Amino acid sequence: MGHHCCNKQKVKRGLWSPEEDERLVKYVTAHGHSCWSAVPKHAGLQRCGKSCRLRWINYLRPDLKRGTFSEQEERTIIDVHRILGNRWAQIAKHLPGRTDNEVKNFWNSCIKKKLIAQGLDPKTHNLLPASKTLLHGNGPNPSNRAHQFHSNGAIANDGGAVAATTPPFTISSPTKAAAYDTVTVGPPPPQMAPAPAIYDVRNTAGMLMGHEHHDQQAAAGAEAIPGYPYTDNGGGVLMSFRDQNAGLQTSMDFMNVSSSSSSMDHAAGMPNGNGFSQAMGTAFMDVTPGMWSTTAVVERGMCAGIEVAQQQQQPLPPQGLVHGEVVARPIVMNGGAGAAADKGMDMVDVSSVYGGAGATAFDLELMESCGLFCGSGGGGSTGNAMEQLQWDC
DNA sequence: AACAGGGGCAACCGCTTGCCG
DNA sequence: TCGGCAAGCGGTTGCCCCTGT
Repeated sequence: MGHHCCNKQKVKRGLWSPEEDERLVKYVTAHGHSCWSAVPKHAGLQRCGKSCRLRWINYLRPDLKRGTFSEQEERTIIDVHRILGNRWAQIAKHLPGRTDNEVKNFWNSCIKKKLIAQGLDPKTHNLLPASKTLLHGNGPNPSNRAHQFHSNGAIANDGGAVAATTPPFTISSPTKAAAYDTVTVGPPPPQMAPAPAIYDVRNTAGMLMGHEHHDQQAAAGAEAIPGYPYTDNGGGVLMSFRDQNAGLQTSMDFMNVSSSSSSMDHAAGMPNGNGFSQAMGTAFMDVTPGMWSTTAVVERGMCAGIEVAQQQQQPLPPQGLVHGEVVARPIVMNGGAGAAADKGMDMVDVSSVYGGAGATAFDLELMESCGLFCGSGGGGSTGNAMEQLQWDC
């Protein structure tokens, strides 16, 4: 069955011959492709317009990069896929010269198998159940909240011990690696939240994160942890994002997966996708006073590469760090400005951590591509929560 | 040398989205 | 608002080539 657009025509199918390629390239180079349906006719090809378009986009475009994927490209694919899921076109935008088809094929033929071989679910990037059992020696356990993938590839379990396992893969982009100092530290202090994971909120537009204090007792009955004012199992953790450039503010309730925003557009500009949505749905803030170390427990749909470690105002004693934490280089702390300060919010200027707009093209593009909270299934039940988030705005 | 099986990749299919009249 | 058309996109198919027997 041919394309509906070319049912009436007798069109050739299958592999393209060099002659056909040449005709198409000549025509498109000379005349462009304002209307693909007209291209085969004018180029003298017995193909349908759709086929011509595909051939041009995937193989004949002059700006295409052919050949095997580099290690960095592979990392980028994994990182972005973790957040966006199977949105190949979006992923391909982060890889100049690569097409969605190429990325998709590479994923299916190579990366997917690697992840599975390493005990990771290629859909969610979580550890597969069998691997969790191996790591923890017991079945599903609520306390086993975080399987942490650190930038060095090590896995830390709840106890905070960084497993001395072979890194399943490198989860951080080179640019990220350059932005962090990795610190290996001892066991977390008692007041630390269980299973702190690390996430990364990067917004090259100059996002401000505000951690609003919610001191409600956990609905689940968990007691408030001393020195742990941001943990709120019941009421959720509200996280505010302010775009310094746009002057807009968005807040998110990590536990309840709701949000409010002064701007619909800005709310829609939040990072989205499976990784973020699922991770945020269970994010667990830990901003220990005086330490300024923010961690998050990320459970299902964990964004292994979404690491955020904030710095502290004072040089951080190693024992004050969350175990295995990746520590960002010093950034400017805004002790709470305007209404945020009035509300007792600790404002953290994240922007400088990442060097502002010049941080990495990847992150900027990623944030753009994450324009809507519209996770595409990705295997997570909380994907729609972010869709709901849009409606909540 | 011949054959089978598997992997990788190019191309196709069909659904969705966006635009325009 | 609706319908038609074209483009975009992700999933799937099928061919080709490589490798092992």
